[in-house]
Amino acid sequence: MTKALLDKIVDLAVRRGIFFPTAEIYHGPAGFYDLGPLGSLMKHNIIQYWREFFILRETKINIYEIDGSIILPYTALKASGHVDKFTDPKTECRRCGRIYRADHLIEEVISISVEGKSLEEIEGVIAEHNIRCPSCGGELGEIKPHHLMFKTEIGAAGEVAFLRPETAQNIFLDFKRVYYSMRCKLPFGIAQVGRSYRNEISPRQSLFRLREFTQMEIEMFIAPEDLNTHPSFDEVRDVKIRILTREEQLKERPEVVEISAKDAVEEGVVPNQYMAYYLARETQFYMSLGIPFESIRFRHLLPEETPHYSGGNFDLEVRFSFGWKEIVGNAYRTDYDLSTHSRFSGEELAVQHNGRKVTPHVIEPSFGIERTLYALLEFSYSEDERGWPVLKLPRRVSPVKAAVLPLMRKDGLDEKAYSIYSSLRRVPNPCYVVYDDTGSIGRRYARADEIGVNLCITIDYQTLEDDTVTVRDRDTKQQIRVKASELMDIITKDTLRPVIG
RNA sequence: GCGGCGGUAGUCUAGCCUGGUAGGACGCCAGCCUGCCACGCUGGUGACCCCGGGUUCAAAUCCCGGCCGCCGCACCA
Repeated sequence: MTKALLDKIVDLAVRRGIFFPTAEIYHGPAGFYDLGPLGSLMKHNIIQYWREFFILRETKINIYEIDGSIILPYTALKASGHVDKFTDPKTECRRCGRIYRADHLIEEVISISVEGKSLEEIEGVIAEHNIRCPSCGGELGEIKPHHLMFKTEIGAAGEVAFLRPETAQNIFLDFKRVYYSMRCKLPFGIAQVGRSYRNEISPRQSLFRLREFTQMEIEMFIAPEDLNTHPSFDEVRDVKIRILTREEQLKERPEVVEISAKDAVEEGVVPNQYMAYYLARETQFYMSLGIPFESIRFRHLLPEETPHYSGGNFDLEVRFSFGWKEIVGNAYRTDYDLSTHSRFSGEELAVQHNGRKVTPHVIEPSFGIERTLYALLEFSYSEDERGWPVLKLPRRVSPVKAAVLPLMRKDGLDEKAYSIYSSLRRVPNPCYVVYDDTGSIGRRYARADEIGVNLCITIDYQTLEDDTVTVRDRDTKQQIRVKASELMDIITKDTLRPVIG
């Protein structure tokens, strides 16, 4: 049996500087990863491509990007519901020390839901029904909160604050400022790329369950009566999306429904055009990054998986080697966030629309960057006929666009190659090009393939005569001979080349 | 957090049972060689054997605790 794909990718990632555990030399805690030089380049490329795809390309609706504070005060997260919602009641057996989720235990034993009840009330239920440790029968201790948010303190007074559990909250908190400063009109969007924090009980699967991660989010603000009139919907109406409906999930063998964006709205499979628009755009986005259509699906979360105010959540799941996993969450948050923040803060967060006050409804696509990055690695990992790894990354997001290689390190080939390399770096808006003259040419091609270098530019004896070079394509291994002066243009065109298939 | 398994140079690994402080391969670096897909030669680099404690004259090896990883359970906006 060959090594699992995840192991191969983690091995490659650590060895070649894509990602590795944080504070590794001190055996750091689980759930934290640093991106290395190549991972960092990939992340930047993914973010920039996402901006172009979801923000800049959107000309009929303005989307404004902000960059908010990671530390948020207690009051803001109390209002948003996170202080209560992001806390699990836990209890420890006084005899054997096992720890249980108190709410789950109660539901399991006496089939009563204690959702929304306070810790004292939950304790009362346990005492009243004499619920004991299911493992040893011992008495259960007092109910304590387990915070899924990282708690911290501000200043000398020690004001309680938290690291934000989602980037979305800054957007709601800044809503009024953005609205007035940018003279917004509904519909419009506010986007943010940044770190979020969740103190997971047990992080797993490398980049998948992190305690610190990066989100790319958009909150689209829409008048409720306009939810079915997205101005660009015609552009995606025929785009096919794959949906795992609630009904299908309850079946023995669930089947994905393949449906056009337009039909999905008309048949009520998704709640509105705005949601359908994003499901379609996300399908296009990930397909353009090399994820096959059949390996993408949107799972309509079951009612018990979503908050009470949700108008429908659709997770974009990708078929990984270890199963279907969420990499994007799409939530119809109704007007819940703006309404509750308005109520708690006393600020008016309704806006003028068609001559009256409206509290906008919100459609939120929320992308996980680390998960996206891992997905790209998994879907681009391949091995050639000799068993050597080749990362067939989408040209657009691969970390290194070209490597300049002298065929031999003698006879002036190296000087010539170095000067070509320099000229490619010293241009306006340069891309990432590297130089390598160590080892045989074959070894250097292999090293480049392993990290997904799009093109290898080789300087040989003919270059010294007529200033032409060979350009080798990573995926086909085909070489063409071109003029050195055309290289920049060739690299740029190659970088923007769409994924085939 | 619970249970099972594991942790030896950057990577893979021998040694562990049957204590005597580590050997290989690949990589990496330097030089030679090399006229297009991990060539070859020479030299070199690199491991307080995951951490802490215990047993012992002596611990990579045996025992205990911890950390991290994998699998299962539980958890997972």
